[in-house]
Amino acid sequence: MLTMNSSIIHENTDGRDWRTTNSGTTSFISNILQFPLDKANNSENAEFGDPSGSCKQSESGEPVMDRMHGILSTCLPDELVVNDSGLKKDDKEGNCNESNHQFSIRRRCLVFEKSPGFGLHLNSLPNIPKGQSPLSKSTLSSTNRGEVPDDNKGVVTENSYEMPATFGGNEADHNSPEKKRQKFELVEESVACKRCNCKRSKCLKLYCDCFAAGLYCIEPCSCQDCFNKPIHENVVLETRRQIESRNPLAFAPKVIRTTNGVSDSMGEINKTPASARHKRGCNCKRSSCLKKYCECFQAGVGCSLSCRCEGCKNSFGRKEGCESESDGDNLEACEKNASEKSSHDTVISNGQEHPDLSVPSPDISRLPFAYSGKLAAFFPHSIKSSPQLCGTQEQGSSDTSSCKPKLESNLDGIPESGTPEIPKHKCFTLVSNPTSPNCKGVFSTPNHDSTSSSTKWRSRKLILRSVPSFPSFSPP
DNA sequence: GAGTTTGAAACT
DNA sequence: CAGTTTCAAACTC
Repeated sequence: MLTMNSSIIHENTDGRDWRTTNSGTTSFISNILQFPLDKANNSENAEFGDPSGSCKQSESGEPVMDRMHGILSTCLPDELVVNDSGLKKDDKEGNCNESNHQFSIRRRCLVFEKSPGFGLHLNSLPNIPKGQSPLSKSTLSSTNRGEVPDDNKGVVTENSYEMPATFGGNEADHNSPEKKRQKFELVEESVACKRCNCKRSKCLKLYCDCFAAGLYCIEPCSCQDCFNKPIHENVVLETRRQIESRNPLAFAPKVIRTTNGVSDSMGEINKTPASARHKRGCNCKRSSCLKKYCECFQAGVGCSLSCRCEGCKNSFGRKEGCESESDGDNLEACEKNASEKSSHDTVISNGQEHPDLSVPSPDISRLPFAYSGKLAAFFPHSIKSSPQLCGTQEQGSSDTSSCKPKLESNLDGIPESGTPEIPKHKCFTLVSNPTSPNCKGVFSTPNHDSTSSSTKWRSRKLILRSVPSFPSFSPP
C-alpha cells in the first residue's frame, strides 16, 4: 500500500538524481497523495462525482495496485493543480453507500507541475499526534507485495490511513462488521494526521505545517483565520509565490537522503537510518537534538555538518566531530569544522559531485525525492516498496536491486535493538511509495506513464495553471 | 488543558 | 548577514 510519504530526497545509485535527468522540471509536487487503495471505488466515485455513488468494483477490473500505480505515475501533473485527492472515508461498516456519505475529511493539495520524482515533502509529513501508531509492517508489506486489499482491508484516506486487514486479528474477525468497525476506528484514531493549529499566521506562512507541506488546511485543523483553503486559492498561491521568491527552496524537501554508504553532502559517511540528512541542518541549542524541536531528530535523521547545533546528541547520528558534547574543545572544533565544510556543500553521490545540483542553495538541489519538512520519521521496518513504483522511481535503472526501497535497504544492517529511538508514531516516508497516509503528505512522481490513469488522476484535481511550478533546481 | 520551552521562520 | 521578533509545535506540569 502506498502509504508512506516519500519525503526523502533520494539519489539514484548512479549518483544522478532524478532532477538531473529532468533538468528544468523541478517543480515539486506539493501534494498529498492519498490514494484510496481499495474501496478506491468509493473514493473514485465520490471524487469523480459519480452520481450513483455506487460501490462497485473497478470497472476495469484491474488490480488496485495497478490502478494505483497508474495514478501515481501520473501524479506528475503537467500543470499546477489543486489536488482534491484527500478524503477521508469512513466506511466502517463496509457499506458502500454509507461510506459515500461519510467522507468527513477532504484535503486539497497543491500540486506543482512536472514533479521531479516521487518526492515526499517532508513538511508533508507533519508529526502524527501522540498516540498514533506507525503503520504496521505487515500492513505495508502486504500491500507492497502486490496484494490487493479487498473491501475489508485498508484504504488510504486523506487524513486517516486505514489499515488493511493485516492490521490485526484473524481473517474471520475481519469479516465481522463489528470487528471491522473497531479496526477502522482504531486505525483512524491512531493514524490520523496531525493538523495545524495556527492562530496568527493565517496558515500562510511556513510556520504552518499544512501550508509548508503544500496542503490546504482541512476541517480538522484547529487553525484560526485560516486562509490556506481552496477558497482562498489565489491568496495561497500568491503567498507561496512570495515565499518562494524570497527563498526558492522554502518548500523544498528538508531532508535528503543519499545512497547507502555514500558520502553525503558533507562528505561524511552516513550512519543514520536511511542515510538521510537534513538539508539545511538544525540549529538546536538546548534540545541537544534529542527532541522533536530538532528538525533532524524529528525527521529521524542524524545531524550532519550542516547543522549548527550545540551539544548534539542526536540519537540518529551526531554531527561529525561532536561525539563528546562535553568536550568543549571538541565541540568548538566541530562547529568550526561544520562551518568550513558547509561552505562547499554539494551533492555528492558515489563520490561524484552532481553538477546539476550545484544550485545556490544547499541541497534541495539534489533531490529527486524530496522529503521535507517537519517530517516524519521513517519507519524502517515497515517500509516496503511496490514493484510498480520501483519502476516509476528508478527510471532507467536496470538494477533490480534498486527496486528495494532504499530506505529499507539502508537500514538493513541496523539492528532493531540498536536502532536509535525513532518517533514511530510519525508518518514515515517511503522513497518509492509516495503516499501520504495520514500525514499531510507531499510527493512527486516522475512524469511518465501518463496513460489512461492519468486522466483519472487529473480529473481529481483542480487545475491551477496560473500557479508557478516549484522553482527549478537547475542552476541558473 | 494551560503554561513553558524550543527553534524555525520571518522580520529588521 | 546578523540580530531580533514572531510563531507554532513540542514539551512539561
